[in-house]
Parts: sequence; structure tokens; C-alpha cells
Amino acid sequence: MAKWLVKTEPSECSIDDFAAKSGSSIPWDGVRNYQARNFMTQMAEGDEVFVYHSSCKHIGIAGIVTVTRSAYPDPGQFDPKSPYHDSKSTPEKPRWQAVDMAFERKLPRLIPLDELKSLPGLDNLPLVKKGSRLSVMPVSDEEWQIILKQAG
DNA sequence: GCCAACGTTGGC
DNA sequence: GCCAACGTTGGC
Repeated sequence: MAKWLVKTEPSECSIDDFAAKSGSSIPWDGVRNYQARNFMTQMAEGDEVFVYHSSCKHIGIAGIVTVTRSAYPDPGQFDPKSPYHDSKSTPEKPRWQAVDMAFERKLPRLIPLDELKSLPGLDNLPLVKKGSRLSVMPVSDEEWQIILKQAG
């Protein structure tokens, strides 16, 4: 089972929003970056995903969600009224994909970015690289264990 | 709010 | 295909 990490602004969709809807799925949509989209299409039902809070007071990894539905065309791209509308996208040739995810658990504590940066073994994780804007990325089993262990 | 780093667009 | 200009991301 593959593992992943997604970035989100908690004001948009936080781990607590997932927790509040525990037992039901939330669409992960609005991704408009090709590399991130390509990773999303590789997600499978049951994959675990770290949720990272960005652009906020407490930046870091906050919890874990599970993929409940693999990639399907992101509806927003077809809707002219959607902020995620893409005029070059058609239902026959969709450009962007969404997945569904559901709450699994919060980490015992939030792991701040500076802590992630200082941990050995995470050097290859795009998240900790300066200037990286990739919002969906794979996490190796080794990286996953390092982060879980750090959470306590 | 600032600004460096990045991805995308479009003229050539 | 190059690359300057632009808009966005995201830590600080």
C-alpha cells in the first residue's frame, strides 16, 4: 500500500474538518498542478496520507487520512462558476483529477516543519526542500516510519 | 505583509 | 524551443 502526503491550508480543509466528518469522505479537489495530479492518479483505495498544514500558525504534519476513492475527474474544472474552472478541460478529455479521503487519526502531536527539516532520513522528501511547492507527494515506508516515530 | 522560489503562459 | 513576464505558493 503506497503512502502519501498532501498539503492543505487548514482554513480551507484541516485535519479537524476530516475528524468532524469522521466516517464519511471528503473530496480532495482543486489540485491544478500536473506533477501533483500525476501522483493523485496513482493513489489507490486504502492508501494512507499524511495531512500537512501550510500557511498558518502551526505549520506541520497534523494527522492521517485514508484514500476512499481513487482518481476521478474533478467536477470543478467543468463548472464556469467554480474557482477551479478550466476552459480547456472537457468531460471527454478531463485535465484534472480528484480523489476522496476520510479521517483516520490525528497524530499524538503536530510535527512542526522545522522538526521535519532536522530529522535524518527525510532529505529526499520534497516537503522539506527549500522552495518546493509540490502539494501532493509520495512518502516512502522509511520516511513514514521516521515521522510516525517522531510523533511519539 | 514581504519576497524568494517556483510553474505556466505566450510572444518570438 | 527559448525565455521574459506573470501569477501563485508558502515560510518567515
